[in-house]
Amino acid sequence: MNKIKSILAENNINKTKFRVDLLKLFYSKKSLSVLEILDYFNSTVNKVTIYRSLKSFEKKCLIHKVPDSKNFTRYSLCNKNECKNGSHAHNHGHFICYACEQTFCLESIKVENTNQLDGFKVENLKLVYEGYCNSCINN
Amino acid sequence: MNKIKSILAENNINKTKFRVDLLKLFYSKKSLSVLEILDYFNSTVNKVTIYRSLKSFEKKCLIHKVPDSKNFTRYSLCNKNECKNGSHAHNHGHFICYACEQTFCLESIKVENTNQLDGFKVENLKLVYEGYCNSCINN
DNA sequence: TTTTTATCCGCAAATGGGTTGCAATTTTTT
DNA sequence: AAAAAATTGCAACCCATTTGCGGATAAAAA
Repeated sequence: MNKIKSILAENNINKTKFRVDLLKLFYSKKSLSVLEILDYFNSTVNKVTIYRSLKSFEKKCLIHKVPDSKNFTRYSLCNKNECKNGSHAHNHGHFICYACEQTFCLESIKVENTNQLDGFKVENLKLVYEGYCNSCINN
Repeated sequence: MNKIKSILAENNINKTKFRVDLLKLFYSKKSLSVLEILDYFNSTVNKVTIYRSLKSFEKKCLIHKVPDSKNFTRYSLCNKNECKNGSHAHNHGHFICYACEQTFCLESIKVENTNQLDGFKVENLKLVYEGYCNSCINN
């Protein structure tokens, strides 16, 4: 809990009640969408505030976007080893189920994290598989 | 030109003037967004028509979505070897430039096209690098 | 602790990609 | 040529995300 506040302080983000609670929430969930956050706080917070907080967290490399089935936006905590200085690059794959719309991290599937690709300066990369997860196939 | 029409015929898509021109256009461009198509036709065609034509082409495996910088949707021609029966899987990477917003195919960067991932039935996959292309860095 | 400054918040309204309903037109089938 | 099926345009809608702005809160300065 103090850890949360010190992270915010280190990143020059005001320790408002909402932002503390939001960052705390990220430490207990794999990933979150704006709607899920809105639900969690029972709509006691304005969605605009959520969008702005997420953008702030992202800029400071606390969270990053993860791919979602419907081109919506989900966020999850950054890994210190992967994301730095506003540049986000998680080098593991993700699987998105068309049916349940869940996003799964495929930790075992790695992409080479080439910062310098031939002809390009890489700032971010994502490997995304889409299809159907077994639990949706067998239900 | 007759080739275009026969492709449409084979796929049970009516050979209207617009759809013939649109498919022809895809054969001359790496990828297209709805906005670019709208511009190309000087807004003589309704955007709804574009959306519906794209959806129809996609279902018949003539084109598929390619990742775009802003979570918008771009389309490009399918490769017969990669896409079949409404299932799209291009196994090469893409690079998206934050500055010029162009999408580049990285033909040399392949992902293993695992139809059967452990625990998942894969229907589509994408490997996307984002950053800055050399021409934008050096301009 | 008070003042000042920077940040954050909520509300309302706008933006913009994408979709839907429906009636009219065009293409295909018979 | 007539009937059936697919395509089109228009207007209106949906919904995630953004913007403007005045007021509130937190951090820094005095």
